[in-house]
Amino acid sequence: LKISTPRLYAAGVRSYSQLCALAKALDVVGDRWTMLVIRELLLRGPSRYTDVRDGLPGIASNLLAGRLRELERAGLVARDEAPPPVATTLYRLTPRGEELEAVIAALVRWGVPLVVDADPDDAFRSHWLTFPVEALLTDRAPDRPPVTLEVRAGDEPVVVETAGGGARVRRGGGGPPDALLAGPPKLVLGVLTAKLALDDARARGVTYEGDPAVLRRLLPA
Amino acid sequence: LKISTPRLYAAGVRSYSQLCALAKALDVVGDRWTMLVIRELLLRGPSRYTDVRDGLPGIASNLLAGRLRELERAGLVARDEAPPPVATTLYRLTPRGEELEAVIAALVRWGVPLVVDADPDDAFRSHWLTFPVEALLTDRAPDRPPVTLEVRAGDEPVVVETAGGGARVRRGGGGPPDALLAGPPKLVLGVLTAKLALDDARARGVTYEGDPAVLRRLLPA
DNA sequence: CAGCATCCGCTTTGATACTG
DNA sequence: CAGTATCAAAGCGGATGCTG
Repeated sequence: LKISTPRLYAAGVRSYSQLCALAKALDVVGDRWTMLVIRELLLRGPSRYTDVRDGLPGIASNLLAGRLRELERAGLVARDEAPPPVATTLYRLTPRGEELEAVIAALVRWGVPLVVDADPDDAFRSHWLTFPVEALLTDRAPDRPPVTLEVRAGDEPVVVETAGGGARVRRGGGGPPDALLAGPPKLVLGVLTAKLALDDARARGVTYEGDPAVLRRLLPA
Repeated sequence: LKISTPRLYAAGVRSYSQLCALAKALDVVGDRWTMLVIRELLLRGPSRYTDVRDGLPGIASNLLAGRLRELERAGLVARDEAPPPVATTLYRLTPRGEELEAVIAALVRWGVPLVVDADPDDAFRSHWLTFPVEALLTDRAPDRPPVTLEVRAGDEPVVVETAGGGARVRRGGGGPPDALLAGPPKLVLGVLTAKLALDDARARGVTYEGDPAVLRRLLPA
């Protein structure tokens, strides 16, 4: 006779039950969709439920609600109730949740080669460009005046701008940019991650207009 | 009428179908147990099936076999058939698989605070000490002769030694060490990650013998 | 014994419908 | 808008059985 101890947890919490920092981390953020929920909150800042959901095409609504609840219990997410005029709930990362940015950065760097042969009709949101751009692009002429590159791919235009020796991504296209990159998301991503030469991308439907030096300045040699 | 496209994959491959480097990375290494399989192969080097399984207490054998197959298909793991004298299969990481070390290091750093309040009878293998020790410990006197600290916790003794300004972990305890740290895994881990003061650990069952300067040299201020 | 494959009960996920 | 409810399908955990 062997007494089995399936280790009962408070509610739906499945653990590796290993005394290892990696296993403990994965106990908290290793479930399906969890890391992508963190991604959205990192990229968007405090967000309403519906906006988070829009950034996670494919997630089931009940699952998102569940994940947000678990992340709140784990201390990675907090919910702020806005006062009556707005009357909505905002989800945001706690400092402990924001510390996952280093983990996501490492995963993004590792994952960049995989986007090249992705299915072309995968879902895409243009703010997803932020991580690869800020991780991979550097300003090769940081002493010259800053430049802006408008990127049109996916749901809304974004602007890549040189800043502090690197690159930043922000929403919308207010003023006229120094250059414009537009086309199918997968190809635009290929260009910005230097996995696809601009000429090849052009031949497959990407357009680049404006100062040619802008892209050269941002991409690695 | 809406044509649903549940995106058919070759076999059991579930994808987020998002054009995002993070999502693509998680498509490959985001499944349950996958990252821990990588951990074992990183820590042990080329290993037999049974040894990998021993480093993954709690995994179902069929699941391990499945994960190894998927990782092989994804190009992260290779299997070497040893010639007749040994007549066994060795699993090892490919270079692409080894690149996940940066991801694991980031997850370990994030997860270290979680081991402090872990269940004391979680499973433990002493080689799991490697990641936290090498990520967190530094040699505060790199110009002095190297020192060794034997750690006895879990299944087999390991030796922490100063090397190149940091610390390394290796198996077994050949020569006599400069100091010896022994006790319940959770408390020993607490001491080595500087989350638990040595005096507190001693009061709870940890023993430390030998040169007191060894531990002080390794732990951050 | 190493290296899996099969079977089965349970849990998690996915898709969609519904409600305050 | 912000979720909950429902239910089928897939995945997981545990045990056991098979093969060289």
